Amino acid sequence: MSRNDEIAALFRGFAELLELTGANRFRVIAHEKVARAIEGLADDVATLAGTKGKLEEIEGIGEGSAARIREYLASGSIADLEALRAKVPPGLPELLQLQGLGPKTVKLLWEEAGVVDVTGLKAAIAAGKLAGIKGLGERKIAQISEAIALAERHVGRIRIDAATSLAESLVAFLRGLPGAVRAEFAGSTRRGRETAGDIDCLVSVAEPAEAAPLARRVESWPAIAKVLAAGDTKVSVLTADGVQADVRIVPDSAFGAALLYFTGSKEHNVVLRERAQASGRRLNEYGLFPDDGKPAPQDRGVAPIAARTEEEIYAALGLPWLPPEVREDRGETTHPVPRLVELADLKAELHAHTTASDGFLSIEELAEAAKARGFHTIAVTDHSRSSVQANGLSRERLLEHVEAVREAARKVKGITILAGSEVDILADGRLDYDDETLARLDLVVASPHTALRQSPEDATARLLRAIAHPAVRILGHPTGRITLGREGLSPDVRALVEAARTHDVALEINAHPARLDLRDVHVRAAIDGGALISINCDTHAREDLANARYGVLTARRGWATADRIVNCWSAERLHAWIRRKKQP
DNA sequence: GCCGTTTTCGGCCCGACTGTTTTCAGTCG
Repeated sequence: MSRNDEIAALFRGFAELLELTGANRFRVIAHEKVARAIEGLADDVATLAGTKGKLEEIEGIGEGSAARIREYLASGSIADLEALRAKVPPGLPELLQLQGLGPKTVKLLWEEAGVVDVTGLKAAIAAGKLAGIKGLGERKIAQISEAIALAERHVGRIRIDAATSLAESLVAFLRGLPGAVRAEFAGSTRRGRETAGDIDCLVSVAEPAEAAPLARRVESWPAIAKVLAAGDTKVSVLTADGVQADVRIVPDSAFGAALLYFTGSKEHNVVLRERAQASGRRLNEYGLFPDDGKPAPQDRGVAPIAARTEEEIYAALGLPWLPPEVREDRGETTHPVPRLVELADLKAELHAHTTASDGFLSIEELAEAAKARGFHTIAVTDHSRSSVQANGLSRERLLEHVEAVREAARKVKGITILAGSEVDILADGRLDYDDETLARLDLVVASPHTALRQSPEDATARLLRAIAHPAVRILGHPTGRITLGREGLSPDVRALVEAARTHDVALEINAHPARLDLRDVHVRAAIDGGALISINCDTHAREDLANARYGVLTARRGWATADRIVNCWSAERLHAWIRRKKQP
């Protein structure tokens, strides 16, 4: 775990313990906010902590939290947190993960029935120990039993590709229902986050009275394993794959307000509502209303100022329409957002494998696949010799392969085929081929594949050495992380960005949904730091090129513009950049 | 606990659904 994630987890745990001990809820929220703020940092929190006042500059981190972060970095623990842990049984926080169980109920179970973990909860239910506790009726107890069973089936977060395909199939189903006017998916999947905890969809009806009948039809979605909640305007379900999906039914006249609301992020929504409030208005999922001090204006016939589209709501708040990918409360309402890169801007794939190493396409098939996507350039970059598991090429095989690529380049018209290699960066930062061999290639993508558990210091030194190598043009999947799998390296990203800018090296966003490496906050650091980006599909098979959409989403989350992404450049500009000798 | 071109004290977003309730608390997003 990176140090940032470690400290974020610490504050999240702190918040849970505060909830369970009945602390002021705003204190709880404040701790959660600190956790999110640290997760959103590209910089190492320890580096910031070293400079006086830097931590306190971060929105949501005040004097108290900054002091605690420094205390943790210096001593490895936080006294206040340890004191709290001593008061609460260690198994209690896991009870909060159960659907429908919040701090109040968990506290009740603990104090009235001596329940301190999930095992104890199961036993207490089986022994009938919960019956008779005030506030716990028969149905609530049944609901808790159900939640325990569900937790065993629930898969947790899923990757963006799985989330997207599930969301798209739900939307297609909703659009086909009688009475449905419009349907879209929202939530973190619309924002392009690398993983999703659930699927959020909305569907509109012409008249409010049609919502309830449509809600009943939503329950007939074939993918449903269990209906978790079924109201007139909201249906929550668990799919057979263990993924939760929430469907909201809204009047079509409020579709924009609902889409804005359910796209989030929660933090972005809070900023928008505060903005509305500051000008005497109120924003909810039904629209932007004049604030008359009373709740639920939509139920009292108050006409909205804006509701039909996201654009008109943003405009009424004095903002341009903001792309969903930047709605994270990372400055999007206070700094101008440039025109972000789009999928159609991509004109080249610079990281691809053939049957020579571990790909499934011949050189010519690969070139045709890239051409079919309208690309002007494809780089053949098979694995280097150390990647034995991926059938990496020996020096001799590489030189033969280069000849085969040049032969194919003569045959296939309408696209430039470059002879390159994805060269392993060894643990100490040396490259996997000698300089003379590297000099024979058109393009070198240097990537780490092994020793992915080394220290941040070693990882930084290793990657800096690779960036500085005169043959290297692109740093491939810089951290080697696997989404929902392996943590990968935690280098000093700011230092990498600075070196990449100096040596004119592009940092890759590997578009494969299992990688998405660089990740969004790193892209933002690269863009802010003046480095170039390369979006590549790491193509092994024809369908891999379709993953470009996820790379583009990640780039957009990092505020990347097409001008800074080498794959978006014209053939002339890209080829000149690739040929240009780096300064030693 | 954090924050301030109304404030260094007194606020801190808003609504839906469920269950245990005679009017609301807890949970969730």
